[in-house]
Amino acid sequence: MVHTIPIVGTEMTTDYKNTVFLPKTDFPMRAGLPQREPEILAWWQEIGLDRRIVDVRKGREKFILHDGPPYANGHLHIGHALNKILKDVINRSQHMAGKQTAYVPGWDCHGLPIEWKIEEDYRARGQNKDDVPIVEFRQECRAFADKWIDVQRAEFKRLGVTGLWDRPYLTMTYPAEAQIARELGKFLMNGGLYKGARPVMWSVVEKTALADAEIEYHDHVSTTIHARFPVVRTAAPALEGATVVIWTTTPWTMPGNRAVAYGDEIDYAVVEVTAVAENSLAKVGEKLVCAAALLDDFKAQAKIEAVSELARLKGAGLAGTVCAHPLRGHGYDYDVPMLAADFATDETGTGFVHIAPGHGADDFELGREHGLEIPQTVADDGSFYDHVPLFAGMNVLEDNMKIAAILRDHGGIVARGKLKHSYPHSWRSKAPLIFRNTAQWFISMDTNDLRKTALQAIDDTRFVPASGQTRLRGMIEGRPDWCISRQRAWGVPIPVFVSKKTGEPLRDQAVLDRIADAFEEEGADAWFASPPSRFLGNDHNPDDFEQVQDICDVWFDSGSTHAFVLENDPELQWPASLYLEGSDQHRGWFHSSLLESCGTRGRAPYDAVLTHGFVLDQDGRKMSKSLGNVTAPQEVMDQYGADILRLWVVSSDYSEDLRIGPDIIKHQVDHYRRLRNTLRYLLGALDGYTDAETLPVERMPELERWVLHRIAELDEIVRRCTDDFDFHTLFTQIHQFCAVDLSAFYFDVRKDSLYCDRPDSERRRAARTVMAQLFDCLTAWLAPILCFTAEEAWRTRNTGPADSVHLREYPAVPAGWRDEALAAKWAKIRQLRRVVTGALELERAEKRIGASLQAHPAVYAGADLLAGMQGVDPAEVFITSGATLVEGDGPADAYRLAEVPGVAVVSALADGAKCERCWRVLPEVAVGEPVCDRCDDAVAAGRDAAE
RNA sequence: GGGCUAGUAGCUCAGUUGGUUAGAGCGCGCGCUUGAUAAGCGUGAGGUCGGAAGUUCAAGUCUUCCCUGGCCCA
Repeated sequence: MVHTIPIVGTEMTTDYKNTVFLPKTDFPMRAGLPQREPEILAWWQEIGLDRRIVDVRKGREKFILHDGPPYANGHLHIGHALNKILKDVINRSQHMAGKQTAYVPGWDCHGLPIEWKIEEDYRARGQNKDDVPIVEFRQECRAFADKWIDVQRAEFKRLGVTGLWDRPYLTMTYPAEAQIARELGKFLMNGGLYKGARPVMWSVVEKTALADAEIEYHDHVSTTIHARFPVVRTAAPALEGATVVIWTTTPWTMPGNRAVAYGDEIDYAVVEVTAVAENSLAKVGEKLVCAAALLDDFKAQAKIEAVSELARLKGAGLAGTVCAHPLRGHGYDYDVPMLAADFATDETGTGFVHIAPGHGADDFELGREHGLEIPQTVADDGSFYDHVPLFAGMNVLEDNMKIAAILRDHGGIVARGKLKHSYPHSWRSKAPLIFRNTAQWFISMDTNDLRKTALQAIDDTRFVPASGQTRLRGMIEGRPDWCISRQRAWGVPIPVFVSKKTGEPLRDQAVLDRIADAFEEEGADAWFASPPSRFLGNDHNPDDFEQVQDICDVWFDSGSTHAFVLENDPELQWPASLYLEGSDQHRGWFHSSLLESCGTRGRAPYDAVLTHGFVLDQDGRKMSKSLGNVTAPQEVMDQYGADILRLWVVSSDYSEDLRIGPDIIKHQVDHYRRLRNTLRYLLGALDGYTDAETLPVERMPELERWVLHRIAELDEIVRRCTDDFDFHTLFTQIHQFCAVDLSAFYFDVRKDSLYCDRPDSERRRAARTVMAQLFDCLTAWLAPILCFTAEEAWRTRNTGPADSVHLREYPAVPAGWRDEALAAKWAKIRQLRRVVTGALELERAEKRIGASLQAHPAVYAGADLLAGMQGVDPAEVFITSGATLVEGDGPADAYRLAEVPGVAVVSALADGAKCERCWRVLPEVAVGEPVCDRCDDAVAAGRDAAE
């Protein structure tokens, strides 16, 4: 370094600036992330960083985060960004902690949304889907998914997510389809898979069963009826000759009625009608039964003007009662038993629930418990079968008024009305849905003890946060058998043949193997493109079997990813270390993966499950286009950069819902600036630093040893937070360390030494040694979060051809750096310092000083506090030109802080003149002696070095 | 309507088994510095802890109800 030699003149002030070692770095203050990040990505691509990250830890303990596959349609939204960034921070931090990571991203490719999109395209062209060969249709779906996978991959990479992007997994690759078929085969062979009849949500427009995800709720106006069920036999004398009244919003389910449910604890009233309005369907003199709490409501609806109560009894008293169907004598002559059910309440209707086992989940379960018949009354287009008396051919959605009228004409109802309520509709056609009894394929929760196995597996899994455990457990405990069949085209076919004679599925491993082999080579299209004989082989006659045409629920696809991704891949491992998704996946992927794996392998496919919340706007509301409160990740990236988005992820508490919006992003920018400037200051301070300058810890001043102690503390926090996936604490601690300990204290105090001491002074060498450590630690600690900025900073000092911060580990911190006694001592020093800065602020307000270097405070304190200052230069710590420590209480008008008792400060101006080089005010500086002794020496040393 | 979950300063979050004037960082106001300068330092003002009632000597912390959100389910 060449310094100009100062000319010591008499009339002109000399410029000493060139002799001062100011921070010097190419690392710019302004990040320009939107431009810089793509450049860094390109360099990573160039050196094959994603691959190197895996290879550099070969042989180490593995940490395998198995990616939950996003659905391959549409651009990424902020929820995707949160999910993938969180995964990336976890992968990178585990990697930094020394584990071998290998992240294989995946996509979910089959399913209805893509199928719909292709159908829409057909319609736009005036084509009909049914006229297109299924294999051709499936090819178009495949191409559509492929297109979006490419789009999403590019968007994910832009977020800085490292992974094996050139070998992702897709649920539609041939090996995946083959393995999904094999997994289904396992359930077929072990008896878990069965063909059953069950009420499912059915769309009469699309003529298919719908999955939960395909259903949305809208308001719908239903015809309601109060129907009569005359008591035929009963053990309760009060019910003799009475009529039980039920209320329903689906009159069309009356032909399917087989029971009436009551609540054991509900109070029911038996009343005799004494007066009715003119147009009432109720009859004076008839005895009706209704929940006591709902009697007034019922009377109003049935236009009953007066009743006399004959009796009152608990629901339990109804046990054993048998009623007649409202249409007895017209083809509905069976008995209708009364059954206790906990879903009957006295909040709406009459406290009785009419049970149609083919038209409701509760109804089905209750019917099964009591061995009720499950009648088939409704065809797939929503019309009554011909065998249904009185109603044959009518439409269950359109003809409810007519159905109610027929019931009325036969004396079956007491009242008729209308109700607007929330009702299930098809996501796609928006048509109202019905519960309909259909033949579907199920995986039993109880055959092979699947439920029990799954519950045990939940107990054996680590949940972050812990509440996920109870949530998943509750769902598994209560769920019915898993309906896996769909009457659609884009998916993996259920690879089953059913015997025409027995109705039983064919269980032959050889057949299943042939199917899987064909899928492996040609994809699942082979199911539709090949003759059945290809799979049945020589042992079975194709004429004896029906080939199942249903495809498999996409949740089974994604529930099988562990099988075709993790198993048999030497770089990965089964089970996965972690599954990580949004909390909605308790019902989705965590759930389906658990059942699939427990049913085929007896345990969960994961050791741990992490859930994150949903992203809301900055007021805590759901984002929606209509509200105009959507934050798009692409926009944040274009305007601020991916590191800002990543900062947002770690500065939020992901275990709850997260908020984002313009104001919140602005705060992340502020946080970013602080971190970036901390790195920049270190880089500037370390200009020209080499290992030769390193000073051993034993020769360092206490201040430096205190910083090393803080590094050791942070190291422990960083490692613990990595283990706990607690990045919010990690980030908060690092940020506060940078802002409070470094910027506001250590850097500020050490500026004088760094800028003005001679380069070979031990104090300056100690500072630079510690700063080099700080730089190494901070870049490593921040690398999982600010993956671009940490790299940029690291590469400013480490310029090897493939020298990436992301190939490093968290630096090992010597145990000897920890020094609790020193930390306690410096905590007191900083308390003392607070009183001094407070006192100086008063001086500033009075315009007696500007810079703190103009001051020389006297600090009065007790002996114990002053002992803490032993070996420490108080002026250095206070950044004043001098300081005097006095044992004692201090004068009454001294400055004091209530929070720091026992300390008093009296401010005074420093004696002497301002050193033109270091700006301290010292007695030795005078006319003709413009610099202090220390600076004189430093300048001389610099002059010697230059010569 | 049911299950789970949340509501602490403008923002992001801490608040231990209920126990002294409820904390931090950022932001904001004011001031200093102009040798980290579209930076840095200091300092100050912000909260009836969603609301109401209750238990208790004592409640942000326990109970009940209500309000406002979120996820899942109906």
